[in-house]
Amino acid sequence: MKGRQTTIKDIAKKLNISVSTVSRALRGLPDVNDETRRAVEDLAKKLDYHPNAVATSLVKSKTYTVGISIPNFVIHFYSSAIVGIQDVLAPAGYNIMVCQSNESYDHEVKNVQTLVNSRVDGLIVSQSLGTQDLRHFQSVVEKGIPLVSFNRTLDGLPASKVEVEDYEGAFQAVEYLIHTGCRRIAHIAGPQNLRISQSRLRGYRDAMAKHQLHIYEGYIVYGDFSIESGKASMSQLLELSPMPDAVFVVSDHPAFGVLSGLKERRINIPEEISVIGFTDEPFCSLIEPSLTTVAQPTYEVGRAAAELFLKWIGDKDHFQPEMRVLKTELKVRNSTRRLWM
Amino acid sequence: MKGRQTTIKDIAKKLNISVSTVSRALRGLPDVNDETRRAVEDLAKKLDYHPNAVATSLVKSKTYTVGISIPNFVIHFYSSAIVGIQDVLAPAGYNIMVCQSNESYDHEVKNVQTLVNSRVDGLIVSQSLGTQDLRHFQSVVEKGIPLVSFNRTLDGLPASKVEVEDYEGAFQAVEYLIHTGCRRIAHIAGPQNLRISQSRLRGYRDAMAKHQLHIYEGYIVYGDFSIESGKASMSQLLELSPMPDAVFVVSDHPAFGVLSGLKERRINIPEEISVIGFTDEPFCSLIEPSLTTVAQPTYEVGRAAAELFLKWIGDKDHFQPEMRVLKTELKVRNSTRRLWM
DNA sequence: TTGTAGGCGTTATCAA
DNA sequence: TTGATAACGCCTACAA
Repeated sequence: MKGRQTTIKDIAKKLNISVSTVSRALRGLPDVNDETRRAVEDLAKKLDYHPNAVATSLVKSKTYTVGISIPNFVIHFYSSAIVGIQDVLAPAGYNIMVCQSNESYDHEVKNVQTLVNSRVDGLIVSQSLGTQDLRHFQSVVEKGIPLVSFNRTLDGLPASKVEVEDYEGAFQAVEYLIHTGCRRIAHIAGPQNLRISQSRLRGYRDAMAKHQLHIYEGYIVYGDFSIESGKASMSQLLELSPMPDAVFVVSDHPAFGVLSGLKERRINIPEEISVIGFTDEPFCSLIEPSLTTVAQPTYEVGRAAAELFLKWIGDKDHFQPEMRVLKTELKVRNSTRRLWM
Repeated sequence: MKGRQTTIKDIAKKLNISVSTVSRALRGLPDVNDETRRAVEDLAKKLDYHPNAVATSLVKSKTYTVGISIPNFVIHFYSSAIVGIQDVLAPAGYNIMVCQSNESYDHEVKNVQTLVNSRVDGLIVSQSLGTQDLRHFQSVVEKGIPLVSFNRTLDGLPASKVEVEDYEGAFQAVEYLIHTGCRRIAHIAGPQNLRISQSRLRGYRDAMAKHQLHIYEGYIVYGDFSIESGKASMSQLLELSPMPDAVFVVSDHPAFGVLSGLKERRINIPEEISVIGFTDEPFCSLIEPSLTTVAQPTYEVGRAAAELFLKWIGDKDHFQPEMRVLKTELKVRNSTRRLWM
């Protein structure tokens, strides 16, 4: 039994009634004779009829699917966010179409384009590292398609946004380092085209300033979100004199690179250098030493993004893009010293 | 500019030509006057026209999307497989629609149903733990929809399958334990409705038999793929006397549970007990002690699954379901003793 | 309560 | 080289 699936036409023909009657019966509309309805339902079940969503989408101009574009599936932050998204969207009847940009601008543009061509009802995205030009997102908005960005948020676009308290989290982390006695605190920063990187850098700066700590030349190093980058940045920092006694890293993966760089050189953590990351990837509590980090509620970020989409789609004509900011939490582990009691 | 996107009708009207001409021009078909074509293309660009994939799908009965149902996004094995799938499918023009079953049979059935209703061109799946009844997959096949399963493979169905050398990998792992001097080797097995669990158990049994090692009563414990389950199984094993001197665990997550259970009781790894897992999740090399494991080529598994789909769809009438078996590799780390030299 | 007709945005088959 | 016209599977007036 290959090929065509059964349609309302098939049912109509066999029952010698019109397709509209079948359609009505199947959708539980009133004004259908009970007998007819039963007959239709029975036959539908027997023929394993299921409405063709493609056809319905076409007439309703609504696909009940939302497109997702993220940099990377295998990073826990993103996969966890997707779970959050799906947990909110599925009960509302939406499917998700997922694309990975692999941190490439070109891929991202292509992804967004195919998703739009598929007439998704909305887009939930976290931009790639390579993205500077936001016109492809701009055009999504202009087409009237609800657009929600999370984590790496679309600056200056009328899109809804889900962020976490990057500034506050960073501030708190650095202040914690100071409270534990660190003074020469360095920062391995992220790409500055992303607001998250900027905010975390500002948090670092302000915390240092608040405690009248000077930021030595070269104590701020710029990298990306990879392990290797973290390792390289740490090497750079280790050439400085005096050596920093703490590093606040923009994200967990580079922080992991920092740890492994330090371990290779047999520098004691946290006695000689404290390290703090950002996000709380699962590996943070598994590695040795376990990594102190600013935890983000990744699953909740996904949920919030999906909720903002639903809110938007629920009132397409009046909805104003909205921003949701979730809390972070400092998780103290063994890569930092304990507080003085 | 909200609402409707531009259609070929809009273009046709503005240019005072018929939609069929526009359609032909846009698709680069021959038999179109150069001037007309240029005019159409220019206007299309100007109006930011992009074909409505929903409409095309309807007339072509082809959506160029394949549905994916997996137990869990956040397990690296699956997200990595998805990346492999997407890397093969995207260049071929296919999108993916992803669903997570969360190890629930009901979810899985629903997922498969919506995917089929969306008229996906094929399905790539890894069944949930709770799935015993395979009728929902059976019906997919009967509808003539290409179905390929990976990892947790659909036994007895005419679906393509991607597996790894579960038996051989397990055999090799256990034999390695024996070579390092272990004799009282236990096995924490997986759910026996899954072939992977069965194969790995057989591998264990046969390796023991080959070396004339007796399998003590109670040395085989059954669990699932969770950390907690691994920990619980280990507790069970530790009550036995004599205590095993090695454990081969069906998967990395429970193996991780085993390690943490052992560490809590201050049992030395690998001196007192060796541990081997299966899959090589990224955390294996990060934890302390690092986990010896049978590595699976997760990304390649995804690629292979996607390739099998393409092969099937490429010759829908004659294709016979096919099975691909990928190699595993024992990664020796610090949770096992070294080989005698 | 049911049927007819038109449309959703394309493609495909004829004629012209 | 172009234009009608009829699909694709379903929904929605409107008419019967």
